[in-house]
Amino acid sequence: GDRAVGAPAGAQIHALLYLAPRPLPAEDIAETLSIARSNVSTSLKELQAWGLVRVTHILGDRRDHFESLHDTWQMLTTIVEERKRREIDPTLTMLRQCVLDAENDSETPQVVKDRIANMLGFMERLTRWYEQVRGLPKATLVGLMQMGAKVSRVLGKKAA
Amino acid sequence: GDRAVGAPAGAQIHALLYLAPRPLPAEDIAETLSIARSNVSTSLKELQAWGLVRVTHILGDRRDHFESLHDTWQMLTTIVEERKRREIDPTLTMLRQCVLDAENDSETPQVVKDRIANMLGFMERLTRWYEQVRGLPKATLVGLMQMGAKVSRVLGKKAA
DNA sequence: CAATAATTTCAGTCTTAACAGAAATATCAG
DNA sequence: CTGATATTTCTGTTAAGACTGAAATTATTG
Repeated sequence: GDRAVGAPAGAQIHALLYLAPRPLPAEDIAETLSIARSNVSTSLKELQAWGLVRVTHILGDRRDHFESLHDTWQMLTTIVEERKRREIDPTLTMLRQCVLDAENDSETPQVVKDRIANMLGFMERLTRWYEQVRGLPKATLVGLMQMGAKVSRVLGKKAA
Repeated sequence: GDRAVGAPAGAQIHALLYLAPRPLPAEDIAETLSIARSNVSTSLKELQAWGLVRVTHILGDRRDHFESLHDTWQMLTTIVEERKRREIDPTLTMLRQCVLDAENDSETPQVVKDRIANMLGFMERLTRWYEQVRGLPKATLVGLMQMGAKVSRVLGKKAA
């Protein structure tokens, strides 16, 4: 896509659809928010690419109607997943290439090589953890989160 | 501050300081990255406001020298904390006001009130969880993360 | 207290991305 | 197939914010 979902129009549309009691046609969105019909079209396409909005059809009306996810948990996981895919994964690819390039370059001091490798390792560990956790059913995750909180209460403020 | 840390210059400078074996003076940064000295100054101020970079002094040199955090874990927590403070907290404040406004407005349909309240509740739950977890020592968190992964392996791919 | 070096602030320029409106395309009813 | 309606694509405009260079400020040293 060529438009960020966080862009003014995208965010407004997403909010409107989240609040709307029923799916809305593009025309109504443009009118309600006073933004150009074409702008609505582009932003809706982007929101769909993110998986935050989908098309439905109302019987007797051939226009597309749009509705947002209404499950907040699912919205969160969707957004996190997309950002990982669009931001983290490319960064990992780039860092791996950096490590290779640095190895084949005798000019690069060892400290620098170490620092790049260190950053890569850290992001890979985090990513692996995320990928294991994301597969769990919502109920399990909520349980784990509550557990985390309890552990926090038990351990209190030891160490820093 | 008046400059995003994700801005081209800010990101470049942060990366350079992360890799640098020793603290660098602003002049060297500007020269190395070919960006204006003034731009470096502004970006450094911003990076310091985020807590990602700090000033040190080299003996016999009265210029300021700058160095990045080198602990990746601490960098992550710093960034998360700052983004919470700058993005999440204001959003929560805004949502709470929305809930109040909606209650005092008989025009607002109940569904809309419910949806706003629902979003607010979700973000508040997440924030409370984060605030409890962030206080734990790094070692405990790493332990919990490994546990999360193990639970994941044990429970396997039940349900969705 | 001058003189110099370092840093910051400011005003204008430049870049980028969001946007509006028009034109083009696709979809559907008759 | 034709006309009408819905939707997308395209192009030029606008607005936001990042950047530069110069001027102002602050700090330092002799």
